[in-house]
Amino acid sequence: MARAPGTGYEVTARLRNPVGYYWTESHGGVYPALARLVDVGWVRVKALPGPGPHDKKVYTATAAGRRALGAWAAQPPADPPPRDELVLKVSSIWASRPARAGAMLLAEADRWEAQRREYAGIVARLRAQELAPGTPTWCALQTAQRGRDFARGRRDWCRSVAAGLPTIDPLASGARTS
Amino acid sequence: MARAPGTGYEVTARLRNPVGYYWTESHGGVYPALARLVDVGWVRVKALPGPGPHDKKVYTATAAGRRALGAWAAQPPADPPPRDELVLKVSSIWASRPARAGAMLLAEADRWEAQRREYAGIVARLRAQELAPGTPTWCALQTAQRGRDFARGRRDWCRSVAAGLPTIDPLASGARTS
DNA sequence: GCTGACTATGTCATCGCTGACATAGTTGAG
DNA sequence: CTCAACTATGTCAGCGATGACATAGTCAGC
Repeated sequence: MARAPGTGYEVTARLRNPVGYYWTESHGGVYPALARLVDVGWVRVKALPGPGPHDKKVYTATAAGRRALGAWAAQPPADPPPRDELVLKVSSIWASRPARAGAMLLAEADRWEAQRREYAGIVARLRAQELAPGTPTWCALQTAQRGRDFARGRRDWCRSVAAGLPTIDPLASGARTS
Repeated sequence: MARAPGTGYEVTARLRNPVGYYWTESHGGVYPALARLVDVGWVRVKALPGPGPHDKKVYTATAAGRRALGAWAAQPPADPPPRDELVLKVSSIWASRPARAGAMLLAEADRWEAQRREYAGIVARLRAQELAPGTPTWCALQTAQRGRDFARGRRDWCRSVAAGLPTIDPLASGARTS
């Protein structure tokens, strides 16, 4: 809302499209969260007659809200539990049939290549705009660049692990090593 | 347990040390999970008298358990909601004072540099072992390499964003651009 | 004229995770 | 001798997230 006012629905959509790659928020969680923000005075709300049984509500960040956002963003993140399922799976693929594991990894590599291309497109589009440092769109460029590099790294890693997988199953052939 | 039998406590410790960088499991969740694994027949349990009011229980993977692990590892991951707090923060640092944001980012860069060094050490140690592809330790090498590359990318990204931050606050100076 | 997609707000049961609490023997350092 | 740290297993309240359910107007395409 600090970037632009919007309804809960519209904010949810924004949270899906560019933000969705590094943060998720379920539909059900948005409306209570919005109510809390109004309670603490970080956003203002204006109700308009809307479709459905409820009013349409446009939320706008207050000055205090923008200050709070800035303070939060400059605070170091609480070191997060990453929980990367793919890495966990790779740490256990010694128990899998190499052919199946390799196929999975190459499919993942393709997924990440597609993701990389999408990010690269966003980066190209934003870079064409001659952005001043420190503007919201410049920030979006930074995150898109990180997304692109992350996807590239992941793609390469998937391919490299797949390429290193044994052609003959070491478990089946009885050559059990540490 | 498929790698080596162990007690719940010992498995939790293993989950902290090399695995903790890409997966977490709280102490409270381990014991119910273990009981479920016994229920479905993927691990066997042997009770021994131990310290404290409960028996010490050594868990061992069954053949069915190893098969299930292999099948799970070769299955593509359910595309995960990544939830990267640092990236989310960077997408909002336009609302922060650049000096504060820059300090935070450089501190994060140092954290990731430390992490990178730790991973690099693990990689070096494992690489010295002449690992056969497809063994459990080879898998550990693959995940450590990914961890190292991820940490390096993150370190560089933090530094690059910090370097690009404006020296004069664009919000305070009134030059509000898209 | 009908159907499906989109806009729009909300509730709620359920589920899994987290962190604290509870208990108790062993071992090593000061 | 004492205290802290480690081994070891378990329970449980609370919290937040998820996904389904509920409702209803508009608009484009067939």
